[in-house]
Amino acid sequence: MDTATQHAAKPTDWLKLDQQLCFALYSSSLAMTKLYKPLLAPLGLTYPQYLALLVLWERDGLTVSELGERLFLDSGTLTPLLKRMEAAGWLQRERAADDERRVIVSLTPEGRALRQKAKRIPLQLAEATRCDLGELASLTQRLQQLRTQLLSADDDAQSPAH
Amino acid sequence: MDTATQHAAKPTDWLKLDQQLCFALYSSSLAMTKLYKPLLAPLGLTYPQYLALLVLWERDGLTVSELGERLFLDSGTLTPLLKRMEAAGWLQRERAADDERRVIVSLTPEGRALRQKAKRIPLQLAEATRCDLGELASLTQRLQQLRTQLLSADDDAQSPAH
DNA sequence: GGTAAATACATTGCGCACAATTCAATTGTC
DNA sequence: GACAATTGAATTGTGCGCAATGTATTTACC
Repeated sequence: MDTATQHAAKPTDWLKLDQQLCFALYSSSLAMTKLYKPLLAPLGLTYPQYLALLVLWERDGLTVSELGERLFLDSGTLTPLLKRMEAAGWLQRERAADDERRVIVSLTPEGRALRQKAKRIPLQLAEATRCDLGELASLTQRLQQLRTQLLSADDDAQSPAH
Repeated sequence: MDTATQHAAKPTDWLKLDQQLCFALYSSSLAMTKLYKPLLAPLGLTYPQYLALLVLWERDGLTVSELGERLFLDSGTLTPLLKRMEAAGWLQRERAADDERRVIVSLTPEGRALRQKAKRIPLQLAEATRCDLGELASLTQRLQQLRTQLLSADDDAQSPAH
């Protein structure tokens, strides 16, 4: 009996915690964040702030919405987060001249310099997990695919086009 | 060039957001929670509250620590969550007679009855994602394995036995 | 059996996440 | 060019997650 049949065949057990993908995802994500914490603390960064920097290091001068699309977060989360990062001196928030509704987020030299200190983090983390790098890469792809399916299912729930 | 080599061979790109397992995990987990929300709202449950019930439906009368070990959450998270669930009438919190430090969490009849209303949720969700059930099951196992590795890496970080 | 250490939970404070609402700026329509 | 609709951020309120600390109870050790 393969893994699929083993799990799919028992509708009575579908409320078991350890069979839930959602819980495996949820608890792994929290465990991951916990592992990042001691690596980010010396830089004075929280984990979501680190994610925001990953985006800005790739491309600077984004609006709050563009940053939100990249991170799948909304302004209710990003606005206070970005204000804290601005207070820390890593970035600047200013209204766009051509459209004053938009807020442009740009890195300060300090924020850009932080990239060097952060450069080793992904490798440190990969080493800490003691996982095969190829394994990690393929799991990443699978999760990206799952995320796409979850988000499109959520869109369907918002506007059910039956 | 296989997936492993493709991702492992470029140390310069290791800070790219879309290569990060951590971000794939983080954003998928948030997307999953968002998908659960409309299914749990009719029951008056949040997602972490639903997880607590999954545990209690399997085995009632656990202490706060036992619940925490199962969910990988600590008392700082669980105490207020359980108080809200007690206020909602789904469970009861009482000090153990034999050891007054412990708090026993037991379901009320209402809390137990909620199981019937929740029974269809896992299937509803699996259908919404439009994923193969076997695929979901194997991804679950892989994430459980990752979680184990992340947690043990975190233990090592706490008490590095070099 | 008195005291120090350990244990179990509660509390406090901070930073997310996100729904819902508000507000200002812009666009579309006539 | 007035004005309704839309867009982009900010704000408000609630519920986590967790580190750090506090407090009561129990256990260990002499």
